[in-house]
Amino acid sequence: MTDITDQLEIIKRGCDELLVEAELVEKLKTGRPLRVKAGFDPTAPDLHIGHTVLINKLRQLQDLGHHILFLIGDFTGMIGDPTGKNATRPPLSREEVERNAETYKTQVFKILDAAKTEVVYNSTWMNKLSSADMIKLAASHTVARMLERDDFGKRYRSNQPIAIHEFLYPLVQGYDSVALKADLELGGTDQKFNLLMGRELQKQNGQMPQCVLMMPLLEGLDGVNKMSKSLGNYIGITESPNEIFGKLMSASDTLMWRYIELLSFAPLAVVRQWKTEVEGGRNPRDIKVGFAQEIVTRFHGATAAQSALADFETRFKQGEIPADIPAVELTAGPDGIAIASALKDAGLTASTSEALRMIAQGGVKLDGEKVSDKALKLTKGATVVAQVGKRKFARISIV
RNA sequence: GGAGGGGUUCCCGAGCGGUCAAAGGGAUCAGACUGUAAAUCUGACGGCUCUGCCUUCGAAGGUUCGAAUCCUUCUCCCUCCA
Repeated sequence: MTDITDQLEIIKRGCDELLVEAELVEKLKTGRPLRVKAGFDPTAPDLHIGHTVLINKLRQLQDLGHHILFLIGDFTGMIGDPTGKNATRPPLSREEVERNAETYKTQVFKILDAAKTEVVYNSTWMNKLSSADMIKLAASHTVARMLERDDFGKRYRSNQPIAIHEFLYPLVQGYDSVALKADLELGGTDQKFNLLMGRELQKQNGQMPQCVLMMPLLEGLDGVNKMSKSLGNYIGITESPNEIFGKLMSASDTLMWRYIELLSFAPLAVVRQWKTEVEGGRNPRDIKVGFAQEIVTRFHGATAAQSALADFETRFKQGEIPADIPAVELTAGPDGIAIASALKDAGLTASTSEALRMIAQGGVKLDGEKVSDKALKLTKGATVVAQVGKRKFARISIV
């Protein structure tokens, strides 16, 4: 096993906070594999690379020889982590949980080693608790203590409703740590309260409290807001190689370093080396390309990463048409079809107004030739490669 | 239960009878440039059969030559009081 100082450096890389470092050192000194817990909500199995920050950390711990407990919170899912929005969530059916869990696994095991990961469901032990056990669990903390949690406190002070069952969420999450005898739990910074609850409950149950490692929430491509699907600033891990590659390339030169710190498995020494080189005049683009390759390889394999790069080069560096583009057939009337409608029908623009705008701005090309005539018509039998902007292509045949 | 304030185009946010498809910012998109879908600059940014027409300002009615702007009802949200 790796030396403790080195382990700590890997564990702490990119982390926001580690509680309590001294305790973790003690646990590492024992030399036994630590039981590392991370919980996931079963309702949202569609992951973006922001979620993988945590999973990457699990992988690093796994590589250090620790035991990963991948917890699917099917029981807690019935409560829903209190956000103040959804008071009660309808419980997911067994089938839905299973389906979501499968999706999770296929996505997550692109990073984690499936053979070395233990997948657990908290309903396994929670369903065995009696009402009396539940009351006992609820008795372990006071309302005042619960109100220390930031969002509960805020809601309480501003007279927003808090349903009683919402208090159960942190308690159950904490109890999971007891049931699993966790040595270390990982979570986002927003999970601090819940993570600490595990420590409390473990102490009450005569266990060594778990250490807590909090990972930051990854910024989206805008570099400001948290990465989230609804903000549209995300990179989904099931997206195509070209999309992932391109989106990573669109990260600003500043944001790039943040992504590398949290998403790359390149050793810290190498990353430092890169920074020095860029300061010395090396084009940050080169680093970004290498990094984007690493990520695409992780989710789609090396071959896909190669062709994504090749595609990117031909398309943007040389302004050429990419290898495979969607083919569209459009039906035309006797005098053909107006260019604007054709672009819209081919799905290249959202509306004909937008198509006309694109033409006016010089963003439309047919077979590589810029279109300037808005009244242009495509005649029956014609086949052209239409391009809107730098990224949207279609091979349009008029029939 | 009572008293106020508010719902504007993807988001924030001006407008408060005509010159409003509606300021400004953000997001987005296009172009230029480039080292990249970085940065920067410029422009566009409801729809359509596009020098014109149609539909938008919480919903439905009404006043008016004319309403996002005034009136009525409804609806949702917020603040204060109980």
